[in-house]
Amino acid sequence: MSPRTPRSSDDAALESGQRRATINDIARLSGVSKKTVSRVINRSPSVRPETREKIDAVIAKYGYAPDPQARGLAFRRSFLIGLIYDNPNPQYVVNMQLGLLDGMRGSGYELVVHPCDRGSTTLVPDIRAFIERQKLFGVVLTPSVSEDEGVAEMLRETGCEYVRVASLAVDTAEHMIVTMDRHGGMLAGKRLAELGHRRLGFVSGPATFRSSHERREGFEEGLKAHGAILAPEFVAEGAYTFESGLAAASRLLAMTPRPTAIFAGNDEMAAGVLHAARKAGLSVPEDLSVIGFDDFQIASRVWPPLTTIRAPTREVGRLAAERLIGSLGDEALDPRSRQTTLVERESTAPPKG
Amino acid sequence: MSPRTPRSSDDAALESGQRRATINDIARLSGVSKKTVSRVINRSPSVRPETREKIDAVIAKYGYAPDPQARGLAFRRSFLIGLIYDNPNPQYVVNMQLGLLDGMRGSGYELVVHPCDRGSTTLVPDIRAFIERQKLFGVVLTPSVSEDEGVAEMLRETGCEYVRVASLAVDTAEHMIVTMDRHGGMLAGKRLAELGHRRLGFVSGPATFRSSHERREGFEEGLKAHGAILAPEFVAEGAYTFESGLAAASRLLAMTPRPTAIFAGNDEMAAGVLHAARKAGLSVPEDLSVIGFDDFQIASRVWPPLTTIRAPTREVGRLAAERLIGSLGDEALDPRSRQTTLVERESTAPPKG
DNA sequence: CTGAAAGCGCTTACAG
DNA sequence: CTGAAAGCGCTTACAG
Repeated sequence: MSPRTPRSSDDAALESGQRRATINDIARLSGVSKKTVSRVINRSPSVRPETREKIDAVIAKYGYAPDPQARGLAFRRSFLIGLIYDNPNPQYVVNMQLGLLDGMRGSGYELVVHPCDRGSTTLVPDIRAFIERQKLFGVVLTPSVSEDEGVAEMLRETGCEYVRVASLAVDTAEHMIVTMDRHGGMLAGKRLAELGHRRLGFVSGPATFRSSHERREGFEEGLKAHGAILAPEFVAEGAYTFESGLAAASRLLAMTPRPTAIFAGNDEMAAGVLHAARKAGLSVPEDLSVIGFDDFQIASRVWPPLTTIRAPTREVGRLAAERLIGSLGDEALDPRSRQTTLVERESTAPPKG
Repeated sequence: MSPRTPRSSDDAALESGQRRATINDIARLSGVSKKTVSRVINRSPSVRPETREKIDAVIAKYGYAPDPQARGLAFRRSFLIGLIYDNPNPQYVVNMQLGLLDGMRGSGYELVVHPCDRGSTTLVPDIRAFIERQKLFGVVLTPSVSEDEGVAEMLRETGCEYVRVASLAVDTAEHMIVTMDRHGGMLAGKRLAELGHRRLGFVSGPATFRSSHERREGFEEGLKAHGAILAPEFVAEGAYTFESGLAAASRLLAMTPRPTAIFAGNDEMAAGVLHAARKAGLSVPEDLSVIGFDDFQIASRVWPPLTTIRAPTREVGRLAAERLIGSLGDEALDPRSRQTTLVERESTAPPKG
């Protein structure tokens, strides 16, 4: 064994991939100071092009990636993005996560999940502790916790970046991705009115969710444009759950005359409407048309497969992540990327007679 | 304004909660060195009880929590736990996440999600890059990526802690949480045989998922114990998806004689079996009994509501997290915490005639 | 455009 | 049982 200086032994470990390169290695191998490497990492404009190229080449050669912990310690913040949610639907949550990951890909950020309970008395301090402990770069909030002003106020105080996903602009544009729930409701109303329905029922989500109101108001707009209206007695409040949809629809279907079509605020409740119809001895779509909202898997698993409104949750997630990390361009201005669409299956038909 | 030393101005910020306490503050305010505070944080036994109490009191007073980034930098690893999954079912993913969070609560670790594609040619290097970049403390893997030996081999090389959730012990006990898929299959077989069925069909998951085989073998065991058997021609391979369940069941139901009961490898495929039955003009459960597996939401949304096997995914997630961070006691030895159970709804009945 | 010094908030290795 | 020094891998603030 010939004696070796620490440096050359270090380099051997580096070459063989035994040891990950640090900013010091890149600086030494590029013949510059680590501060200059730091400038390249952070895309500072004040680096000579030749210097930058030389450093980039060394970075590429050794597959160098800066350590997020060390960077975070110096920056006094982490490279973590939190998803704060209280939406109980698993498919919504997973689609949102996938969308956020789409938008974060290659950015060096990671996604940390944080379900919460809006009913908790410690909601705001709990979220605050999460953010401060991890020094989160930013958070994305989804309905209904995204609609909470107490949480938003705390977020502004802490200086944590945030984006709220909601069906209405409840904050300034840079903090918002607005979903098109009203538009989706309008599509449902339009379609049912076009089919000739005039006695229409609506099973709403809970009043505490802004989307419940947006979907309803859109529905009424769509009906009105085609000469139909939503009678107040044909509105039943649900809770975005299967059971609540079943109960609400049972009430509507017990009325005389009963509605010939029901728009449910989401697919879960629409599945409940199907069960209520079956219990009332009604065939769908012959005796009753049903439209849901979301186009989650359940929509095509029930019988008959549900006509529903597809909400582009994954795309919305991508936009939210891109807005948060600042990589979102003019696309946000183009509503097509957030558009809802009508998916016609077998639960809708013209009214009988 | 009287002149103040930096120290007292620091303290003012601390008292008012403007500034978070650091290990230096706690050391100074406790009259010890920061190394001793570090010992308390890390539960080193070699601290005098009185010293420990004094420091604990100061920590509590200022609500001190060590900075995970600084700690991570010094430890050369982070306090992040990765969930690496390729299971396509949203409810599985969300239940698993909730379970992991249950097991991690109060531990100071955070959950980072990382979906992956087992079919990707860069699967192993992708996961490796994720682990090394973030210096993850550990990862939890769920089926089917948890069954991948290439991934497990890489994990051992990196020295990253890991726990594999799978339906069979594919690793040593400290790296495993074994789910009781075989037992669940047995419950399904037992129940259908008890009801008197003798021509039984099975719609399997994909051969690449270990659970497909466990559920089938358990099913056969359950049948055999009650004098029934699974004929090879009544086995159709699916892919754990609704469409594959529909197609597989259509084949089984076209046979003469056809099965009087079908056990599907999961609820999604069982929903497909219900659609196939409807298209074949068969009533469930009068003409055909159906049992699913999972007891996800879909099981109670379809018509008729599905008899199924409940798998305690959230509990399994909690056990996996506790095993990973070392807080799991003897509970893992008690299969009751992972037990599957039969949930009887309306899709099962004795065979006609 | 580039760099040397100091610091982010912890732990390790060593000493006593 | 306790502590002073050095270091983890970065960035900020300052200087040139």
